[in-house]
Amino acid sequence: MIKLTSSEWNIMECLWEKSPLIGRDVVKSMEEKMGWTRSTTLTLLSRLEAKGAVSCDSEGAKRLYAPAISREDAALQETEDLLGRIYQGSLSMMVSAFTRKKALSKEEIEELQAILNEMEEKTDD
Amino acid sequence: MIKLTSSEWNIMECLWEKSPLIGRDVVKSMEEKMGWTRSTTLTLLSRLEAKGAVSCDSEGAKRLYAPAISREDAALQETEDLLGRIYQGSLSMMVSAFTRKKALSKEEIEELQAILNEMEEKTDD
DNA sequence: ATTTTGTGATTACAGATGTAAACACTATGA
DNA sequence: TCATAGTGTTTACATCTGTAATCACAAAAT
Repeated sequence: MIKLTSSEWNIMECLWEKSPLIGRDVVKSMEEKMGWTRSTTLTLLSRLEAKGAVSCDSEGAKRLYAPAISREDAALQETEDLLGRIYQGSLSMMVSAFTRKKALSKEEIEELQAILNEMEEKTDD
Repeated sequence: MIKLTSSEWNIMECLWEKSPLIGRDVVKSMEEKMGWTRSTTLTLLSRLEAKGAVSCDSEGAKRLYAPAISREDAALQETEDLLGRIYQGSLSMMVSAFTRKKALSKEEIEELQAILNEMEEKTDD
């Protein structure tokens, strides 16, 4: 199970947005968004490759970087991790804790209701 | 803003469950639940004290450890952190991503609906 | 062919984290 | 009062993270 650090997430976001990319492009993007130097970005790219989160085709001398895991999966994993660690794995417990402290906008409430309704339909009981 | 590591969470859980506790009790608990040695637990306790997450009354020579932050707050912080990092801060986006991959039990769906209904009532629009 | 430049690899280094041994001090039992 | 057990402090150390300088090599320009 691949675990991304918060710095690594930034790189991945970049690749998920568009790929494959050559190092330069990632560097440029990170320079703008994060203020990172070339070295920093390339180091992160290597680490990500080492842990299997990005794949790397060698196009001649250049290298083409692309995500090797989907954003969905990475996101789900982090989410489950948090839920398990803090909320006994229960999504509703999390939502409840969250809303007890933070108000949701009307839009958010509606969206959530829509999601639940859809779920209910699918549940063939 | 105090940030707990995952090891530290274990210690905090112990103290949130019951406090104040003397070192020995935390040690015992961690020994059982995590298989940690005395040293490990005491080190974590010190670090937590240093970062202000636990308070420590000296009762004579002994020390009484107690949480200095609420579980609610710690949980909320981690949650917001995750939401911000991965879901643009949107709770509904998270729920949607989660349910797209994991089915919720009927109970969970109902609980969530209850939470939302309650929210709607409170929202005096 | 030689210098420059673009690109990736190697090395670096401080701080955080997980884990624990070794040490010191204080009660307590002999 | 002396050895012992209980409790907390200091030191240790490998790995992970964030961040980057430096090195090496290939490509392009002169």
